Parts: sequence; structure tokens; C-alpha cells
Amino acid sequence: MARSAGDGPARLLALVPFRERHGFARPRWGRGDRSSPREQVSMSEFQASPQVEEPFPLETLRHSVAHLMASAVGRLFPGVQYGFGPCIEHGFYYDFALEEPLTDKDLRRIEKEMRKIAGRKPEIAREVTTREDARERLSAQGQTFKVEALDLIPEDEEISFYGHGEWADLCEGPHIDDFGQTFHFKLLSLAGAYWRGDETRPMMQRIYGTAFWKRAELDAHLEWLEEVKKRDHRKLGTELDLFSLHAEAGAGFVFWHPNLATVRREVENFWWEEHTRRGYDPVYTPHISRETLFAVSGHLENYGEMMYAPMELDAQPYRVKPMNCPGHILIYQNRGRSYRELPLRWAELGTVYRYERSGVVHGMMRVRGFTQDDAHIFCTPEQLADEIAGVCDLVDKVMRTFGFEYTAYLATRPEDKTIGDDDIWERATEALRQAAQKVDLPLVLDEGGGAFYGPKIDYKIRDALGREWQNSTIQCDFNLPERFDLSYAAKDGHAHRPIMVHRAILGSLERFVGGLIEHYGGKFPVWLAPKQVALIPIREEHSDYCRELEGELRRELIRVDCMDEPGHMNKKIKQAQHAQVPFMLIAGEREVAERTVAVRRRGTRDQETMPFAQFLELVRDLRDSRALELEPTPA
RNA sequence: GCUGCUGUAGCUCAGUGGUAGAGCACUUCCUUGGUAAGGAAGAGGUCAUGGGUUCGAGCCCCAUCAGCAGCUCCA
Repeated sequence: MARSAGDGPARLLALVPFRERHGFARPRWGRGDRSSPREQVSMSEFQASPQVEEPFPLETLRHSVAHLMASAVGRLFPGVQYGFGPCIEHGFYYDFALEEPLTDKDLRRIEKEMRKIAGRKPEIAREVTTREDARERLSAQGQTFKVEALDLIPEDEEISFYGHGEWADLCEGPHIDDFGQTFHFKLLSLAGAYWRGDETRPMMQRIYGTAFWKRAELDAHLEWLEEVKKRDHRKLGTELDLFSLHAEAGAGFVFWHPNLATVRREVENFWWEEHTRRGYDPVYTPHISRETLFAVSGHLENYGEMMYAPMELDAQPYRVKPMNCPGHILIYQNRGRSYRELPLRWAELGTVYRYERSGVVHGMMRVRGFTQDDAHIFCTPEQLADEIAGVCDLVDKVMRTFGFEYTAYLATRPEDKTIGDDDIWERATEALRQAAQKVDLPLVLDEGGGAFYGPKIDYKIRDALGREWQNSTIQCDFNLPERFDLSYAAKDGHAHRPIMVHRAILGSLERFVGGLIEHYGGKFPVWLAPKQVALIPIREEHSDYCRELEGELRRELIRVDCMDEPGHMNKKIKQAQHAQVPFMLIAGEREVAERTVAVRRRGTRDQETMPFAQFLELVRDLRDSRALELEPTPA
């Protein structure tokens, strides 16, 4: 039979719009942007090669398994009401309204029931019916959510049910033919989810699961989920003594321990280095300002809910800053500006505070106080394209240094209320496009995705686990220059309005460094590693030699841990290994006599003896080149 | 903020109404060992916090705080 399905590719494509039409925001990065494996993750290196002999696309299988699950839930929990149950990037979910809360135990029961049903190999039947009939059937079954779903289907569309056994669901398909074929699935987790993704609507219970045609693929996926768990920055944060959070201090405030503070400082040094190279000047602005500043900027009006409550000083309300731009603008405004000094590029690692709702704070990824790697470029319209190109180049340099791949998106003018006239939008968008062309940066169009105050280029980076997250953004702003009435004296002697470019490369240090922990799995490259070298004497009498090497390494600004406390070397090797120190130098009689070191690289049990001077050069090179690997790069 | 779950030693976790436990880490002593945990002893907890029920609460109930899986929202 025509296994490519009577439904064809057009029906297949309909799967995704189905959800969007119904008012779902398609989840992009989910909670904490990168913490959730289900939606936002792709599996690049874990994914098996594409299958050719699959009877149906994976999406179709998953959608059908979601139905299988729903039918099992229906048998185990009579009276359950159904919500939506689509396939998603790495699996599927189904939403249920149930009196009692589900538990993990129920998940196993449901799985068992699913296998029971699938064991009978029921066929999946499609039935086309009228809107009236569907409404009657669903109402009779008390499926109030499904009745609502019915009303969301556009007038000109066919109404269909898909079912197996005695169970059927309002659904546009497509589905596999029957449950007789071999497939593998697992139910993964439970969560609450608002009906139709709307927080004013009732909350349903969502079950997530995944399904594959091949056992090995399911296993690989589960393995990958394990790897994600192992690399969780919160777990590694404890294991490697990187950071902590404290109930005493409140939710969403990160305490950087020496190890992670070291990583951060290296990131910051690199960041400043690259900015200085590109003609940025540093600025520092206060954390607290009079409220009137944020009234002028519009933050109070548009962003007030995210801001901390005012504090009163000398009978004046003051606010903690949620963004750095107003401060930079005050500096710009401090005196008259001439076209001769533009572009001005001002950078600040500016710490801001934003009120985040209690349920969303998450490790270092979503916090209430964080440091943005912020900069603002004040320039003329003519300079815009060059300035943007400069930022694109900077993003490329930074992301490649950390080993991230990325994709850039051009976000254009949104449909509804925006400021600035067509002409300037057109010119700015064109400038972004030209700039990208200048640096050979392909742009994916994000139609209408711009901010209300201007178009932008957003970047998504892909980490070592194939997960995507957004950090860098380059935004043209016509709004703030207007609000603050910024100007510069142009060649013609008249006052002109500068364009402001807001840009962040890393986003926030908290989120970025948290991401680095997971990207590297705690195995930081040499330049970032909290301790770069561990010195281990074989016997106490070799301590002096180790101390001497420690001194030499420190003079070269190599971060070194001389482990000459009493104890056995095996234990120290294990400790250094556990701490993910890139290099262990082990010194005993032979090494002392020859002024060599036995070098053990992270991730290998082999060792290589070399003159200490040679090692010093090696580690210096790896650090200074910000190499990602522990091997010297071949010239 | 919402739904569900969790909070016991620095870490990982046992302990379901009747005298607070284990492993690792830590301290001390012994051990001088050539590449992933040497041995022994010791110290360490108002069981998140505040109320309540009970003769009696780590355990049951309520509230608060914090965390976890998501939803919604975001750098």
C-alpha cells in the first residue's frame, strides 16, 4: 500500500501550523533557554545517520504514539479530558485535564497500558465528518477542550477524527497506518501546562515522551539526555566549586566562587581586548539613578514591571537600573557632539537588576541580577553599515574563540506599533543587510521580528551538545535618540539626530559563563581553566622542586596548584583529574635530576616526559592562542 | 506568577509517629607511595524556617523561604 501516506507532504507540513494557528507560541528555547532537552535541542553528533527505510516520518510516528498514550490514559483514567497532543522536536506530548495529579508511577502504568494496546496491533482509522457531528460527539463525551479546539479549526478545513480500537481523537493527522509495526517509545516527564499556552486559562497536566523507529535511536537519545544532565551547570557548579546560590540572599543572585570568577575574569579580559582592538572605549555608570531618568527613557512605562521598587533618598524616588543605555546617553548628552567624533563606541560590563517571576529563576541562566556585556554606538546614518559590519566581525571572533557555531537572523519591522518613519527603517534594514554582506554573513530573514524601535540582527549559537541558544544581538534604535533629543553638529552646521546601536555579544556574563560550563562540560580550555597546572611530587623530598616550578609558572601568570600536602600521589592524581585540571606535572627522582616533568594531559592516562622549559612554552602557547584543545596546533 | 514535586552532615543519599544514619569530603595519627581513592581513629546535623495536631513530630497538617520538572515570560 501507499506507505508514503495518502496524506502526502502537504498534510505533513500542516502539523506545525496547526499549533501556531491555535495560538501557541512555538517553544524556542524553553525554560532557562537551554536547560530543557525536549524542545530546543538538536542532536547533531548524537544523531544516527538519516534513515531511508522508515515506513513513515518520525514526526508521524510520534504523533501517533501521542495518540496511543492518550488512549491509554483514557482507559486508566475514565473521565479524562483531552487537550492538544502534538509531536515536538524530539518527541511528543499530550495535555490532559484530570482531577488527581499524575505521578512518575503513573507514567510507568501508562507505558504499560500503551504496550498492551499496541500489542493488539490496532489499525489507525481516519474518519471525515461534519463540524456539527464532531461537536455533538465531543460534547456528548464531555470533551470541553476539544470542543474549543474544534472552533479553532478554520471554516474551510476538513474535520477529521483519527482513532484506533474504540478510541478516537479530533485530529488532522497524518498518522501511521497501525501499531503493528515495530517502534520504540518512552514517557519522559510530567509538567503543568496552560491550556492553549495562555496563563489566564486552566492548567492541564502534560506528559512528555519520545518515540523512534529503532531501538538504537531511542537509546542514543536517552544517552544524550543523560549527557545533558551530567553537564548541567548547576551540577558541575557544585562538583567543581564554581558558584552558589543562597536562600539567605534571595532567589536569582549568583555568588561566583574563586574558580568561576577566574573563568569570568578571563572572558572579560578577552572581551576588553577585542573591544579595545576595535576602537571601543570603556565607560562606567552608576547602578542607581533618579527615577526621572527612566521616565525619560521610557523604561518606567514599558518595563516598569521588571524593575525593582523605588527607594527614597532625599525625598526623591531612585531606581536600580534594569538597563545600561540611559546612563550611556547621559554621557553623550553631557556636551555638544560633532560629526567629527562619531562614531562613539562605548562599552561597559554593566550590572543590571530585573525582577523575574519566582518560577522562572534557574541557576545562572535566569537570574535577577546580572552583568550585560553592553555597548552603544552613536553614529550617523552613513556610518551605520560599517559599524554593524564591525560588530558582526566581533561576534564572529568571539564565538569562534569559544568554539560555537552560529546562525544570524535579520529581524525586520513588526506589523504593529513601531516608531520611526518608513524611510529610516528601510535605510537601517538595508544597512544591516549590507553590513552582513560585507563580512560574508548569511542572514536568515525573521520577518517582523524586529523591536518596536528598530530592526536588528540576532544570533543563535550552537553548543557542543547541539543545543541552540540566543546571545548576541545588534539592534538599531531610533527611539532613545528621539526621547533624549540627542544630536550632533553635522558638516552642514545643523543639528542632526544620531542613530544608536545597542549590542551585546555574550548577552549576560551569568548566562554565557553558565553556558560555557555546559558547552565544555567543565573541561575548560587552558586559557579559561581555573587551575591550569597541577604539580604533584611523588615523594615529600620532591616538594622543593615542585615549589620551584610553581614559582616559575606563577611568574608566567600560569595558574598552578602545587599539591605537596602529605598524602599519596595516586589520590592527588585522582583529585586533579576530578577538578578537570588540563595538565598534571608529576615529579620524582628522575624529573628532579633532569629538570623535566612527566606531563599528563586531561582526558588521557598517558604521560609524556619533557624538559620543564618545553612544557612552559607549550602551556603558554595554548593559553595565548586561546586554543580549544590541549594539543599544540600544527603550524 | 501558575501546576506538580522536593528540602536530613560540606556533597550524594537512607531513615513513614517513640534515643538522628551511611559513603565520600574534613581533622589527627600511621603510611614515603612512579600515574584514578593506603590504613586507623575522630569531629561534624535545633532534620529549611515559623506555627499547628499528638503523651510524643525528621516523619502528619498549614504558612513562609529556597530548590527541581515544566507552563508563561526573558539576557
